[in-house]
Amino acid sequence: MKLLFITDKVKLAKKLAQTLKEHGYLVDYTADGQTGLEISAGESYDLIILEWKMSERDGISILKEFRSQGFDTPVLMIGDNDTPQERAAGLDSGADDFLSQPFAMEEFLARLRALSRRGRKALVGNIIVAGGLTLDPLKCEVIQDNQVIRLSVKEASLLEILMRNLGRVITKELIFERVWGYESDIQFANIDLYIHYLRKKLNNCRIKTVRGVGYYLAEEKS
Amino acid sequence: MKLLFITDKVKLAKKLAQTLKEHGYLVDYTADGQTGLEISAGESYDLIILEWKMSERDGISILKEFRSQGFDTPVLMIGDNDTPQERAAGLDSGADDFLSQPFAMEEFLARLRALSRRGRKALVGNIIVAGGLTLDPLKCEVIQDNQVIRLSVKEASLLEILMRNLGRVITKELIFERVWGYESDIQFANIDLYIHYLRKKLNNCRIKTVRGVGYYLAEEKS
DNA sequence: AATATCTTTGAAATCTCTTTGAAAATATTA
DNA sequence: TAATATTTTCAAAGAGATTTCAAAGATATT
Repeated sequence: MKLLFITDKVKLAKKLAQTLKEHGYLVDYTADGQTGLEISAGESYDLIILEWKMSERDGISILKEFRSQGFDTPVLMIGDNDTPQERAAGLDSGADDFLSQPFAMEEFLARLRALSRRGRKALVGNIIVAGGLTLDPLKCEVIQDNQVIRLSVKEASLLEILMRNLGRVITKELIFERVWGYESDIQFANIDLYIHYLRKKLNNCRIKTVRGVGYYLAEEKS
Repeated sequence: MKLLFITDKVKLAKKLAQTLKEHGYLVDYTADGQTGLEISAGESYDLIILEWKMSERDGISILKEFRSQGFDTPVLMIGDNDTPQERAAGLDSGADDFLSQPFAMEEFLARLRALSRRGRKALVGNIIVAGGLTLDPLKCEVIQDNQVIRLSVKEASLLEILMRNLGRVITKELIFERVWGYESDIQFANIDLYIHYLRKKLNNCRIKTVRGVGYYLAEEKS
């Protein structure tokens, strides 16, 4: 269970992150809302914990932007000295739950569990649009020029990584880890092979090679 | 937005039901947990509001039974003088949110909105219309091209999931959980078998398979 | 030119889905 | 209650797609 924690209250952050890790969560942490937004857009988290009041940029505006971009990761908002009206505003800006400080760790963890239960269902139908392609990673289908192209699971998961990191180079190590899993004892060369498959299936494909490093999906030129 | 309200606190019930109706909800109400369970199994609600402590049978045991039967309607649990530990227990028994009395109406409504955002379902009464089919899950009957086709319980419940998620892939894990139940020790391959049965019974059936992932019912192409 | 890396091709191995048949469990009817 | 259907389940063979390896050709880098 991968989790992103966005708050500028360092003390709170440390304490919670520690507890979360003890309970088996993989926790990424950032104090800056803007960065948090970018991180969450790039990688994919099962859950996001978001501070309601932050100095730089507050949680609500971050959340609104996040939701407007079509992301539906469950968000637990954390408040402090908040009024019912503020809680309502937080929820209406797209949070799935709102917990006020101080709270018992037990309740906090239970609320996370409740959110992730639902997140499992919401996992369907999250579509990625990038580089002139529209990918449904679950359906294993890309749409290019209104043409539906069917992919295999491996092909889809490889393309997903490239699309989620449009314009950025992904090392082969990372691709391997994400598509096959780091424990797999499969030939490394299969990565190149699958890149080949994708290029073959997609018309004038913009997957570029960076020799000795990895691959990336080039942005559309205007 | 159809809503079931289960509580034995008559005064609270009247007040909340009134407000909910004013905000455009269709509210059904029962004071008896057992009845509530039966109602919610028969009809299909967008949301359920459940009292945590009730004289006859408490919310937690009702909720557990409800969830164990595979129902995933979002549930908001309402408590009174509850501890964080009790709230955690409520959430862990399958509630999606927990709100303690006294609460501001504003927050209550916002939490309902947050919950209903998640589980958007398009169904009219009991009957589901999708992908050129009309299913009555209770009768175990589908209508296709004005032809009535009889199904078995398992067939109907499988088709129901596919229809409720028209165009979206459902993983085999999810199908298994919903049709046979989490704890069943039946061969996984039976899913494929039942897909086969459905395809056989339905003419030019649009159930698509996504190798290694699951199945989906494709939308009608215009 | 030599080397390393990537691309392409072909074919083997593996996995997953489909289909069929029949046994067990359950419900229905006589 | 016995006999008969229906439904559910398992098992196993067949088909088909995917994944994998291996090896040869192409291309960049030193």
